Amino acid sequence: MSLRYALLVTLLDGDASGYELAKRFDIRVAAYWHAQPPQMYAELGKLEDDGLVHAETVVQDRRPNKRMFSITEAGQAALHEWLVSPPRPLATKDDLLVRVAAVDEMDPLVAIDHLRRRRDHALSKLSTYREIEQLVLRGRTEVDYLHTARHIGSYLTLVKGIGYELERADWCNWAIHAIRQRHGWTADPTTEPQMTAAATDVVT
Amino acid sequence: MSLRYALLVTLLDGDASGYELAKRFDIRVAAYWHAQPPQMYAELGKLEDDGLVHAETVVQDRRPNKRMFSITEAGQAALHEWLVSPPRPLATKDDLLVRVAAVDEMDPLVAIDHLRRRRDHALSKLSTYREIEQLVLRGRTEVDYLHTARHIGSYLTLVKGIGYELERADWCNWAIHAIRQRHGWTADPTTEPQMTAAATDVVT
DNA sequence: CACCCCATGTAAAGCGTTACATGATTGC
DNA sequence: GCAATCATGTAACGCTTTACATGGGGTG
Repeated sequence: MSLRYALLVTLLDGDASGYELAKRFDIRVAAYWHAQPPQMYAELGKLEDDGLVHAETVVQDRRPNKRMFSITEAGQAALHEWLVSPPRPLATKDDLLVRVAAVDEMDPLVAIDHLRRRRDHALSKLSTYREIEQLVLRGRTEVDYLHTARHIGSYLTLVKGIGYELERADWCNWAIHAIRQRHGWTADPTTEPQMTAAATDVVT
Repeated sequence: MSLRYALLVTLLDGDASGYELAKRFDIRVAAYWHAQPPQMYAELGKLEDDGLVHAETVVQDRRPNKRMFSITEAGQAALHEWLVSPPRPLATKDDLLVRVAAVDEMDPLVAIDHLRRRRDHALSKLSTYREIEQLVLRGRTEVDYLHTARHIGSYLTLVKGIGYELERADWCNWAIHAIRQRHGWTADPTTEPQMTAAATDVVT
């Protein structure tokens, strides 16, 4: 039920086609929501049926035609109503953590390999988010930005993404280190816990 | 598809009924997986059909009868095979963050209220996890524990839960503060960002 | 020539939640 | 008396993923 509102919120950043919305989801929205294209197209169809978005077909020359979606007044009203409703408690599902819970049944090297990959993935997302942050701030300090920017919503979620991936990367490094210790292995500089930047960074 | 493995892993901690498994999920497993009882009972039925768990009906006197499940050898084999398979990239879905992304459309007081509740929820989970941590460590240092404990899997995931909730609480406080700044509001000691403990705490 | 980008969808299958049903026992 | 705990499930519904279908244009 929340996908529809995630789509409406994403449309606040500007009209878009289904394809463009899918791309926004991959980048800015990824930190808090995700959906496959077929689900988005289906939901956009329902939103149109319900009058919450308006669709305009744009005929293109060297590209397939597309349908540009925009949020309607009814859509804004529905969104406002939903915004004040209580968010449901978040329930995480992490495939890797299930495996880590059974680490005592595994070859430690396999466990470490899983953790390294996850850490590297987190670090790459982290650097993407940090690049976006620089683009958004354009040299302003945070305090300055919070006062002068037109919108702050996407910045708040961006910072959440940074904190989230940072915590993830740090935990992976810690877990790798813990597994090594358990097995009495000497430290390996390539996987040694390296504090990327403490969480204080997130709060500052 | 991962619920079955989450159940198998949870059974490694000892045989249990569906009801007991549901309780374990609420406490120790909550940091990385969740499922409603009907889904668990259904999945346990399938696991039994596939021979991965064995069910023994226990007739009780003053309580309804129950079915105690235990992991079979085939179950262990299936689990081991799955443990080495690559974990799928984690995809978060956070209802609250969708709302925060639209914070510019909201009454700031409503946004702050949402964030406070989420923070308090995170803090309460945090203190539960910390209590469990104390029980598990029983006065030992972490290094000592990692060498002497029978299993470390559930400890590793517990620490993840602590880091996760800590990061969440900190971000909520930061976001509340950011919204106040945006509106030029003076600090209110009841919601002022309070560093519960930096992420270095998680790594130490 | 192969591959990725653009662009939208259908159909089927799988995963997950909610409502409902049942009923004794224990603690406040 | 009321609520919570113990204990297991069915049925209906909704959400989400995956496989498939289509086809031109740009890049190495």
